[in-house]
Amino acid sequence: MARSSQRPARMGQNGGVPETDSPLDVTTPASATGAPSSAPSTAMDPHPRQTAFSFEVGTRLTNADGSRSLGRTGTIRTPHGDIHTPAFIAVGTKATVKAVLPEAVADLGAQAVLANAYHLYLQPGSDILDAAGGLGTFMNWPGPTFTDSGGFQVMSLGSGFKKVIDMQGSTAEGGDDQVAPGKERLANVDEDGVWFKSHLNGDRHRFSPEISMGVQHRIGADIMFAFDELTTLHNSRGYQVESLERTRRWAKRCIVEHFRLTDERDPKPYQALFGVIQGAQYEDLRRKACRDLGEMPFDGFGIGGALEKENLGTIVGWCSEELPEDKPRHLLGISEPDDIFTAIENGADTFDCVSPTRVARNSAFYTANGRFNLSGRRYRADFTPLQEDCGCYTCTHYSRAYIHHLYKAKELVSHTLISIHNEYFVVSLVDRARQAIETGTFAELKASTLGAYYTGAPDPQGL
RNA sequence: GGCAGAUUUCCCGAGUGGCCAAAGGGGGCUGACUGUAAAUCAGCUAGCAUCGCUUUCAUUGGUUCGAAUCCAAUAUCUGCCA
Repeated sequence: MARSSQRPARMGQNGGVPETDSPLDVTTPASATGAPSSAPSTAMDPHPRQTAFSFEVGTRLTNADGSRSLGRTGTIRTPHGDIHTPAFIAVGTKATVKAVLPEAVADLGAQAVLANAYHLYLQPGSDILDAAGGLGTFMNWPGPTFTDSGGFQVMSLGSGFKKVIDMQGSTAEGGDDQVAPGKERLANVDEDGVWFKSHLNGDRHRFSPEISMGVQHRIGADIMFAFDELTTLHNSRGYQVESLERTRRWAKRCIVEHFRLTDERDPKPYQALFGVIQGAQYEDLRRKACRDLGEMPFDGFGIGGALEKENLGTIVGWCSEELPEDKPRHLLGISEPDDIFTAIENGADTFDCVSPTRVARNSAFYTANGRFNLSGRRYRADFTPLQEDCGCYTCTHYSRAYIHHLYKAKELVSHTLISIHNEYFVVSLVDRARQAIETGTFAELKASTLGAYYTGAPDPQGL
């Protein structure tokens, strides 16, 4: 594959890990400290723009009053192709976008796929992905790939397990210890890393920055995320500070290990590494995290953590102001239409989210007029497509009545058809946003899209 | 024809005098889902309504302060014996 002809990865413009006052600082290895500046665009690179990672800002979004906003278009170049941003990245946690063939994922317009290091480490094992030639080859996805680090699972299997935290009963001062009675937390954090108890068979597994990087290197995605700790909104500020500092130390360890692993391999893989910004709802913490990680030689950044919908734009804006302008910003886990517009105008370049496929498996489909559940009896004899004028494979071939029938009959193809439509809906929405930035019509697109989507009215087609 | 056993709210199925409008499944209806422990989860599922009231456990008639639960007759079904 293309991989074998690539040169070693070298990230960022700063050439090394900054010194800090932390007692837990790790020493940057000589190979990393002495790393050349960002390989992709230098004259030293024999394969510029083809085999390496880079990011170019395109058109900048301007506000209604003519001032420049934080939003922009851009191009992320990876060894497996370009990603035109803003872009929605399809989530394929276990090396599959659930219920959708990779070919269909490509057909519906997705530019890249994001898998999960923790899940693939448990099953089938990252060594299998490595032996297969990497994630893309393994799953027959020729385009760019991402892997998440397993950081999200620190929260979802630990303190944030499902809905175990009773919002009413929470004092919000309990640190990371608030798990509902009778529920077992499957992840426990310490300074060095996290103990996970496998949800598959109860095995204990250790994850740390170094282990996550090792796993992600073997999986071989084009873009990896640093191993972070994701807190919840219920954690106290004191815990948020403590966690954020830990995530900063982990970020540095990820970079060191990433450089080490890259040097170790022959041929050298070319994988990019994104740092992940935490800090919950606190402006000072978010800005500090951006400054801290922004100085490290990451190729880009993820904006993660617990985000209240109302603060999403504000938080993304803080991050975009602080983070290096010339590096891509990925907003983790967002896909609702209003959130997408808000995030784009506040500087987010890429997104990923499980929502389009997860809700599809529970019969919910997106339309220009909102999201509705196809399981409703009103769709029983509705022979229109999920959405009139939709260009997706599902809508050009099948009716609501048919897919409703499949869902009620528990036929798995309903998951496939709705997932294709929902992924297309979000991917194409972000695509249109990108085009609108280029043509100066972003505000109009936002107003017309959200005006129709959030009417609060019942599905007009279905009645 | 004789003997024995059954009949519960859409379905299956608990319940054998008051705590029963009646467990638990299934089905149905509605809703939720934002870096996937998710083909998951939650609520509702006799009627009307604010506590509460009204109809309901094959049918009819009894016993009792009180019956899905006890008695009798009838109907239907299932075994076994002729």
